[in-house]
Order: sequence, then structure tokens, then C-alpha cells
Amino acid sequence: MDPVGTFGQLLYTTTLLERRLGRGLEESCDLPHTWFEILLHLERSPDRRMTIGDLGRGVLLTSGGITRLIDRMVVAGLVAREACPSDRRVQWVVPTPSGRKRLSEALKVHVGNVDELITNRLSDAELRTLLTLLGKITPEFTE
Amino acid sequence: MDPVGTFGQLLYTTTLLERRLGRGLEESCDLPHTWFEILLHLERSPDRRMTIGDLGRGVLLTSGGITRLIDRMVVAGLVAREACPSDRRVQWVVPTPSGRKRLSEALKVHVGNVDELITNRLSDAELRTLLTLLGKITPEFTE
DNA sequence: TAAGATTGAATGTTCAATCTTT
DNA sequence: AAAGATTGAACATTCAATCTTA
Repeated sequence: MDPVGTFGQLLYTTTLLERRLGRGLEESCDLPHTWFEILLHLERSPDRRMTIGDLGRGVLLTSGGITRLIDRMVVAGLVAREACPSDRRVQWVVPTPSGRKRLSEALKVHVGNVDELITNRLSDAELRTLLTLLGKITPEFTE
Repeated sequence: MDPVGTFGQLLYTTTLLERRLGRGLEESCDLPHTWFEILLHLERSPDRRMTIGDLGRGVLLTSGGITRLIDRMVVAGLVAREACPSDRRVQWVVPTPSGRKRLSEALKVHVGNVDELITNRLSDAELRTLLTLLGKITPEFTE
């Protein structure tokens, strides 16, 4: 076994996978993969809203990075900022109706692409195993 | 099972892993992770040399990206360009003695860090399984 | 003092166009 | 024509500093 090689392989495969799935999303839905991730996080969060900070931690961006990403999505009309009444330092981010519509369209395409690249190549048991192994690697970050 | 979620988890874990290992390399050896990858590719290739193009494909960079990355490593004295006598379009990249020394130092640190984050958390069998699953996902890119 | 968010400067990458050699 | 490498422009990100509110 070569752990360094395994890590290299993990990085290589994941980068390739992200690139392909990102390309698919971009070409079919004109939606960058990062934007898709933001919309998905919002959709899955309670009350369908998150603070800028939590969103940044969720997608592994620095505060500066997430601020500007949200800027661009606001300009594109996919999300909106909302003041938080109880703590005026924080900004809520909420999807617009248009943003939610774009997500649901993108989700159809994306599920198909993920199926093609992952599900069709792995059994259910293998998928579960993969998830378990990933969880062991970064236990503190896994739900 | 949620394939989209699995992909998200894969991306999340790998990004986190790369960030931590990259940080470790940077702090202990003052060597960016990408530079380490280049030096490792060169060290493991026959004749210890690769063309700019193959190197770019190996680390998943565009031709413009790899050209500039090698530029910076040349300035830092870790690699050198060498003309190819048989085809004057191609440039060989070879590590300098200093580059090889830096790699061997970095490798010690990196192996330790990979052990801590991966090997210590996974059995040999699990490591093999992980590698196998990754291979199934992108068969055409796996040696 | 600290936390959340934003801004300016710098960085490393992609994309498209270009140059040289085959 | 096509392949290998490089260049200019654009872009998204990080880092460090800053502003506002708690």
C-alpha cells in the first residue's frame, strides 16, 4: 500500500469528477458548480436561509470569497441578502423564486450526471462503503 | 442512498484533506502542494524527466497553467527546462539537485501527515477498498 | 474585545489567441 | 493542418486590513 499514492489518486479522481460534473451543469443549465452548491445548501437548510458566514464554511470559502460569490449571485438574481433584525452584524442569504427554479432544473440534470458517473459504476453497498470510508478520514467534519 | 450527497461529501472531504496536507507541507517545508506534486511526478517518471504537456495532464492543469507554474519553479531553482533535440517543439522539465533534495525532505513530512490523516484511520484493507472504488469511478483514468 | 461581513491588493488559474516546429 | 508551448486578458479566490455591531 502507498498512502501518498492513494491520496494522490483521491485528489485526481475528485478533481476530474468535479470538473466533469461542473461542466455538465454549466453547459446544460448555464449554472456554475459553486452557484449550484450554494442554492443546494440554502434549499436544504431549515427556514431555507443561511448566514453568509455559515454558507462560507459550508462550501469551504473564506469570508472574502463567499461575500463576493454572493455578490455575483445577487446580481444574477438567484439569491437576495436580508438584514437580520436580532443581530445587525449578520446577513441572511435567501434564494429568490428564480433561484429555486434554476436549482430544481439543475438538480434533474445533475442527478442524471451523477448517476452516470457514480451510481451506475458502484453498487449501493459500494456507495455506502465509500461514504463510510470518507467519514473515517475526517470524522470531526462528518455528520 | 443519496448519490448527490455522496459526491458532495467526496468533494468536501478531499478539499479539506488537500488543504490540511498542503498547509502542512507549506509550513514545514515552505513548499506549495502543487510544487510538491510536480517534483513527485518528475521523480517517479522514467529518466526523471517529463515534457511540459505531460506534466500538465498529470496534475490537471491547462497548458497555460503549467507553463507558468514551471516558470515559478525555475525561478525558485527547483526545476530546469531542457530543449528536446529530436523535436524542437517540446520542452523537457528536469529537477535540479536542490529540487530533488527539497522533495526528499518534504516526502518525510508528507508521509507522516498522510499517515496521521489517512493511514491511522483506515486499515490496510480499507485503504485498498478506497483505491478500488475510486478506480471504478474513473476507470479510463486509472492506471 | 470579539464576531460578522466587506474591501483592496495580490495570486494562480482558465480561456483564447499566437508562435514555432512537425 | 496539427501539436507543443507561451502570452495577454479576465476571473475567482486568498490574505490582511477595515468597518460595524455585539
